[in-house]
Amino acid sequence: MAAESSPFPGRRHDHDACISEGLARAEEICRVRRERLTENRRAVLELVLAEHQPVGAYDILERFDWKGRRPAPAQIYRALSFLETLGIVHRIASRNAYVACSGPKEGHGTVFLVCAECGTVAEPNGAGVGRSVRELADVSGFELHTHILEVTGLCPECSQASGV
Amino acid sequence: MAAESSPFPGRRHDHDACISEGLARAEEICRVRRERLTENRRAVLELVLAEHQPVGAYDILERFDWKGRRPAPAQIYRALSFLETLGIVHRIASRNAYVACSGPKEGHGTVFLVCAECGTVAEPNGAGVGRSVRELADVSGFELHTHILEVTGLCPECSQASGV
DNA sequence: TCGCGGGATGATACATCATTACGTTTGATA
DNA sequence: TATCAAACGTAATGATGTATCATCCCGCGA
Repeated sequence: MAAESSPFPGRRHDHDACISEGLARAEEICRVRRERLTENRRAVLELVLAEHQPVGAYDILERFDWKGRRPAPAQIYRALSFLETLGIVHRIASRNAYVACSGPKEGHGTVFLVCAECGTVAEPNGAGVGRSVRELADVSGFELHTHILEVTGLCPECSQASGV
Repeated sequence: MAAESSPFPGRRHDHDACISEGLARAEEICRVRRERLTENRRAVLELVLAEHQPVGAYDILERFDWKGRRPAPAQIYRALSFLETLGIVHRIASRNAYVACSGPKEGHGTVFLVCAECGTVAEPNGAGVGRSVRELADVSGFELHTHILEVTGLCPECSQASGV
């Protein structure tokens, strides 16, 4: 079993640690970039970190109960796009949803494995894909800026559960 | 100049040929699959084929003037999803828009080079990327179903125009 | 400490993209 | 030609994302 190298979070990993690590990373990045991790942005980040599934902006909106008030969509989107520029949240275009970047590891790139069954998203090391993309762009005379690869299928757990 | 191997349509390629080839392909696929290329579906396909840029469903809706009547969104979306199942139209999730599949070539895969400047979309041969994706999925214990790679950057023409 | 300036917020309205529902029409085929 | 499923026409609604603008808050220099 390739459990060791799987980018998927285990069934019972230390999820509190995921959250606190994510927040710590955000704080660190903000410190370095001299940006402000405001209450609003922090709250949105926490809600995104709370899941390993992609969450929609309006899901966040519903869960967001900040001192009784209810924020407007724009507030969520503002925080999300800020967090995207920090690189700690990514948008899954095919699902109109957002996930927290799973780790600070180098070269993790923008590759998402999305489980069609449970919705869990993993970010494997995308170095190999990155090379292929650069080659492809090169051959095509294309000046590469960014790329996002969204892979759909079954995560290890759901794959086992569904037969085999 | 990698003009020969570039998947981008030249500045003055035979665009009428693009359209008629696209229609011919659709007819052929329908014949084989015993599906109907109805007037509605054909009209939508023509409008998608008319551009090498991704077009939004509502763009199509506006351009669609079918005997004076104006179709509702559902009609466009129905046709689009039918054409997607045929594999001759693809959705560019990052833009909420649709492009005609550029050709019947084998192994063209689901890789899109999207020009950030002019919006032109090319589908290069994605065999290399496909291999990388399979490897990645394998290592991650992920049961691969489909993948879509959207690459953003500058097409050869816009790249030349913008400096260098 | 005061005041200034720019970024972030709160709130309303609006724009854009996509689906559901349901009755009617059409076309293949027995 | 009778039948049935697929496709259509239409209206309504849901889901997602932006624009605008007045106000607030924080860092910073006088």
